[in-house]
Amino acid sequence: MLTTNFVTSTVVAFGLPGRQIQGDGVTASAPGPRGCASCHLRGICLTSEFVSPSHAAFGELVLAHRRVKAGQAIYRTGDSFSSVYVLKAGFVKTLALFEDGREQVSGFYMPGDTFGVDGMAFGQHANDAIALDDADVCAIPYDKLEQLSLANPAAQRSLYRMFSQEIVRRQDAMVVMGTMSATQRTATFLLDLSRRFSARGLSASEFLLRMTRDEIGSLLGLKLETVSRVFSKLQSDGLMEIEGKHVRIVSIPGLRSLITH
Amino acid sequence: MLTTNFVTSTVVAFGLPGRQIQGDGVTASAPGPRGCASCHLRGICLTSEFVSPSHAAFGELVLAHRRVKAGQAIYRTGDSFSSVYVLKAGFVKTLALFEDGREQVSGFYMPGDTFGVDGMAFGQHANDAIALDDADVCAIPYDKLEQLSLANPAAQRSLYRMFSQEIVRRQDAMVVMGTMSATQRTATFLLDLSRRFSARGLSASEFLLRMTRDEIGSLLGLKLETVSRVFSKLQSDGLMEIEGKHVRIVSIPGLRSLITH
DNA sequence: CGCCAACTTGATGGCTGTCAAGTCAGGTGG
DNA sequence: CCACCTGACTTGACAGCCATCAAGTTGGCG
Repeated sequence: MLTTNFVTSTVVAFGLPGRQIQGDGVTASAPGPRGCASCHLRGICLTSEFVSPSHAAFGELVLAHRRVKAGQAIYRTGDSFSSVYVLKAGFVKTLALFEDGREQVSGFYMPGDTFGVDGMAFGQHANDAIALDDADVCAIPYDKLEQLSLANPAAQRSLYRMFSQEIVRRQDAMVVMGTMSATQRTATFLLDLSRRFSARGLSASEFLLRMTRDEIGSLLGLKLETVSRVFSKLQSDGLMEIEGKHVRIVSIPGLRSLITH
Repeated sequence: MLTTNFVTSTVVAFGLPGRQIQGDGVTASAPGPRGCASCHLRGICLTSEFVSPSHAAFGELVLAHRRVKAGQAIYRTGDSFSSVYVLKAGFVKTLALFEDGREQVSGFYMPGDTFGVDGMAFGQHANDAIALDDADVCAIPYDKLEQLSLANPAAQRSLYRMFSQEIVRRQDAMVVMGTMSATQRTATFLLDLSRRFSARGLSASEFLLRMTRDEIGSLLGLKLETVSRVFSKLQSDGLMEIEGKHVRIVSIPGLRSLITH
């Protein structure tokens, strides 16, 4: 989280769909023409790296869009691995499961993020992926990916980057949980969200949390009450304002100094 | 750690070199002929997957063996990435570093293990790799690897497995730190070591720790005093015997039940 | 022999988990 | 339209686990 800086060179603005008003569970993104050429995520999505600049390959990668309602799974632990997913709209959490029933949030993903690469290991997923919002995901079939990367060293390197991002993401989480206090973990989490929103052309200081206190706590190795208390404390210290899911960071440097100290 | 089970199908026994009696810092492994064909790790090492069964490629992958003295670095964070390493003898720890000076052990590696793949992400390593023992490592140049995997889909899949192992390893560490007590973390650590020794044809119940209490604590998000106390407690409970670095697990099921409970 | 790193063990305090009560918003059904 | 219910959240009281500080032991090495 502190050491990573992905995709900051290709900042693209995109609309952030709100939680759907009960209904058919379909997100607000226009269906549009098939393929990636017209996608508003072009430049952020990994397919940009795979096909650019040979436009021939555009739209051939993504065979299936899937609309997923809030709470539904895109895949579950043990499901056979067939695709990598790019989030087009909505938010997703991944859950790590242990045999004894233990579970923990292992990541939150926002539009433009890739998830599901954990499954390449043994042909089956090592996580659950659950939609937090009604979400829209692009499935990139593994065999297509393999095929492309066999023919194209640059594509292969992009694939490696996806892997390494996941390695670094989890490694950072290790350090956060292993060495930081509750306040520091929470500040790190907020700054990570801030950076990622900012990289997408959205406000770095004001945003909506799409996940519950419980889910945040799970990611950080804290209980939901502790997360709530830290939020309250940060507010009374004048570093942020929080009301339900709505966050406004008053002082990013202030949060940073909490961590470094 | 609980969900992973690597290389258990290809168990190969090999000698475990002890800490060298002060000297030139060269491990006891016989120099032998160049190449992988005569290596005692054949079957465990990832090169087995890359070349088998076409023996032609044997020995072409590994260009450099490096002997590393205890405490020395094989690579450091930020070093440009050029190779993946297979540990031939000795033990290695990897360290995750944050900009603010924070550091944490992110893994321990034993003979046959691969490390260094984190560097593929951005062309530079995201860890320090430090030898705990005098160690002997095989460097596998990245361009060779890339070349091989472009020509050979099976090799490419092996490469993906290496990545995913690192993802899963860190994810498991997250869950351990996020949900387990000090006793449970320590028991998990011991069982993980036990399983890995066992997969190499060594005793699952009796082995030497190559790392300090401080290093174990760092991996688990605990202080060294806590690790020491847990060891003492497990001993007084009759689950293990420990004297310095020497460990004898009396009851593997007993340790397991501590975690599940 | 002496030094130092690694380790053990004790005493104490603080952070965070646990338990509990209460508020609030949203959704459902009468 | 309102009552009710449920899930999410906040806040308080308290306890327990683990970090911290400290002192002493051991073993390896110069």
